[in-house]
Amino acid sequence: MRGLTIARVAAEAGVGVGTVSRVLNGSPSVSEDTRRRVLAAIATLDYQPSAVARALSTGRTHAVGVVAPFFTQPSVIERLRGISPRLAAGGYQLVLFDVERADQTRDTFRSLTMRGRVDGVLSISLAPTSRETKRFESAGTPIVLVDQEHDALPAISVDDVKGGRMAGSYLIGLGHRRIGFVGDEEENPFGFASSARRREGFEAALHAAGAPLRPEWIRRGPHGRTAGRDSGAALLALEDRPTAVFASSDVQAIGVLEAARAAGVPVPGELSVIGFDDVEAAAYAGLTTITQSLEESGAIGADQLLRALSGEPAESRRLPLRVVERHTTSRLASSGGKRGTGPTNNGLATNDGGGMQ
Amino acid sequence: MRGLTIARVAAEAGVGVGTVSRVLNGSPSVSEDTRRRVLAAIATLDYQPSAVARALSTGRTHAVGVVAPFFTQPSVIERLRGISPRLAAGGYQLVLFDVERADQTRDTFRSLTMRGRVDGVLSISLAPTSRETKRFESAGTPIVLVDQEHDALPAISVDDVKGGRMAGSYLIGLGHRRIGFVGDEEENPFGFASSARRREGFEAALHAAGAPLRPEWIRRGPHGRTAGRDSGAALLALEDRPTAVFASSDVQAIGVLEAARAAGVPVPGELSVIGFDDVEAAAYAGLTTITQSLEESGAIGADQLLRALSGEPAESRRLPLRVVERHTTSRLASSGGKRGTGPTNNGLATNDGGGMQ
DNA sequence: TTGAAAGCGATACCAG
DNA sequence: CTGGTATCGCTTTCAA
Repeated sequence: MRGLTIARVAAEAGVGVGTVSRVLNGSPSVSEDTRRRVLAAIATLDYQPSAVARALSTGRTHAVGVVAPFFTQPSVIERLRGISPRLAAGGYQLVLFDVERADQTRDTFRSLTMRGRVDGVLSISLAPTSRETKRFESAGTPIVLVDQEHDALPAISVDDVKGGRMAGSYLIGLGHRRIGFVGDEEENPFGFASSARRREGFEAALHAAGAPLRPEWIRRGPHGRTAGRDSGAALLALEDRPTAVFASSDVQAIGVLEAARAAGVPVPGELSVIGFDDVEAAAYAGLTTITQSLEESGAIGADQLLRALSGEPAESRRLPLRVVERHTTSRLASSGGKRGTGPTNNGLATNDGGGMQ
Repeated sequence: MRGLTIARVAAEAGVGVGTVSRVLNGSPSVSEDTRRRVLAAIATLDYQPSAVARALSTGRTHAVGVVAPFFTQPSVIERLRGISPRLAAGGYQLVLFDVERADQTRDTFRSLTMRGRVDGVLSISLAPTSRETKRFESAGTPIVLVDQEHDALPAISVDDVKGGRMAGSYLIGLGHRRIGFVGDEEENPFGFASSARRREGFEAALHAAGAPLRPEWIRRGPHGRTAGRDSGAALLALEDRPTAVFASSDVQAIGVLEAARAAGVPVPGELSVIGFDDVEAAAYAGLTTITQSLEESGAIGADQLLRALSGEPAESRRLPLRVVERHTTSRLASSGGKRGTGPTNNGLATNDGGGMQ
C-alpha cells in the first residue's frame, strides 16, 4: 500500500481533506458526528500521517539536535540522562550528533543550521563560532549551551575556577601542603577549557595558603582513565611525592586511584584523592569529589531550550558546586588540624546510592 | 531572512530552480560555467537547502531511529558506541528513542511507523509485536534487532543459554561445586529473557557436572548494581554459602563484589565471581566475565540496517561468546584440579586496557 | 462546520 | 544542458 494519504482517508470518510486534518489536530470546529466518521476511517485504514509533510507545512520538525563530544563519556551520559526525558515530555525527538574529531564540530553546526533539520539545538561542551551563532539566529533556531559560558547565548555552566579552589581548599583544610594535580592537556583542538580553569582555581587556593606549587606536581595529559593512571604513577614515583592529588575529572581521579593501588600506596592513608564531576563511577569507587549536578545540568538545559522553543526567552544558569566527601580523602596523619579524619577503607563504597544500572 | 529558498538562489544566479537543484545534488549534466555561477549565488546568499522539503520530495529522511530501553545503562551505551559512527558514516542521523516504561514500547514503535519519521529502525533489546512488524513492513521501513532473536526480522544476537553454560562450566572447571546465581527477575513487563536463558544454561552445566542446585542459591532481583549487592549479601549470609557466583550481568556482578567487600569475604580467595557482558566497568573492576562484544553488536546491527536501507537484504547474525579471565575468579583452594590458580588481588585492575574515557 | 485551493521547498520528469 | 511544472502530503486560509 504505497500512498495511504490524508486524501484517501477523506474519501473513505466522505469528507474533505481539510476536515480530516482538523480532526487530526483536534480542532474544535468539527461536528461530533463528522469527527466520529473520520476517526473510524482512520482506524479502518490504519492511517498514520506523514511527519515530513506535516513538518514542511508547519515549519516545525518537533526534533531537537543534541551536539556532544564523545557522547559515551560518563559525564556526557549523565547529562543526556537529564536531557532525554525532558525533551520527550516536551514532545520533541532527540537527534544525537556525536563529535569525535574537532573538525567535525563545524560540519555539525553547519548541518544543524540547515532549516528543517531540527527546531532547536542543545550543545554540550562545544560552542558555535560567532559566525555559526549568527546563522542559527537568522535561521530562527534557538540554541542553548551546556557546560560552558557564553556572552551571547543562554548557557548552563558552573564556576570551574571556584571549583578548583574548593578542591584545593578542601585538601589544605585536611592539613595537606604537598598537593599534586592531574588534568587535561590545555591546548586542545576542541577548545575545552574547564580543566585549565579548575587548575587555576586550585593553584590560587594553594597560593593563598602559602602551600608550595611545584611544576612537577602538575601533570597534564589526555582525558581518560588510563592517562590519569599514568599521570598518577608519575606523581607517585617522584622523590618528594605529594600527599594529596586533585584530578580535574573523576575518570582521571579513578586512574590515579589505580596507580596508587598498583604502587602499593594506601588511599586515603598515604594519599588523598579528590576528583571533579561526580559521575556514577565516583560513587561506586567511593571517590571524594566535587559534584556539578551533571544530570540536572542536562535537565535544566533542556528546559531552557523548551522555553525558547515556546517563545519565551531562555536564561543562562550557573549551577552550584559542592564537595561530596567519600572515602578517598583524609586528614594528613602528621598534621593537627580541626577537621575529622576520613574513613580508611579504599576502593568500593558500600552504601553510596548512585545505582549504576 | 525568512524564506531563503532555492527559487531565490535560482533568481540570483539567473537560472531555473531545476538547475540549482542539479548543482546541489552534483548532477553531471550542468555546464561548468553554470555550476560556477550557481555555486557563487549559493555562497553569496549563504543558502542551505531545507531538509524537510527534500525529505518530502525524495521520500527519504536520512534518519534512523534507535530504540533502546534505559539508554544510559552501560551495556546499551556500549552498543550505541558501535552504532553511532556507522550511521554517521552512512549519512544517517541518529534519532534516539529511550524507553523507560514498558508501556512506552508500543507508543514508540507506533510513532516510528509514522511515515516520514525515519528511514529505518534499530531496536535494542525490544521487539515489535507481529502487528507492529506488519506495520513496518507495509510502511517500507526496514528494522533490525539487536540483542534478541526473531524469526521474521534480521537480528543480531548471542546464544544466552550457551553463555550461561560457559559460565557454569568455567567455575566448575576451577573446582567449584557450590555455585550461586544472581540475575534479573524473570517476569518483567519488557519481556527481557536473556537473564533467564543464561540461568538455564548455567543450571544445565551444573546439572551435567553433578553439582548441587540449591534454590536458595538462585537470587533474582531488579537489574542494577545495588540490587546485585543485595542479592550478593543474601548469598553470603547463607549458612552454607556458595564458593562462587555467576551474575547474569556485569553490573550485578559488581554489586556482588561490593557485597563481598562489605562482608569481608576476599575475592577471589574465598569467593569467585564471574559476570556477563564485558562492559567497560568490568575491565576497570578486574571482573572475569563473558564478553558478548557489545560495541561490535551495535556496529554490525547498524551495518545490517544500512544494507537494508540500500536495498540489499539484511542478515541475522549470532555473535560468539568468550570467557575473559581477569581477577575475580580462582581455583577452589581445597580442590586439586588442572587449571592454574587465578590472581589474588581483588578490586582495581592495573593494566586491563578498556580505557574508560 | 465544511470544502476547495493555495502554499511549504525541494526533486524530477518532460520538453526544448 | 536547461527551464518549466507537476508532485510529495499535510496545514491553513478563504468562502460558502
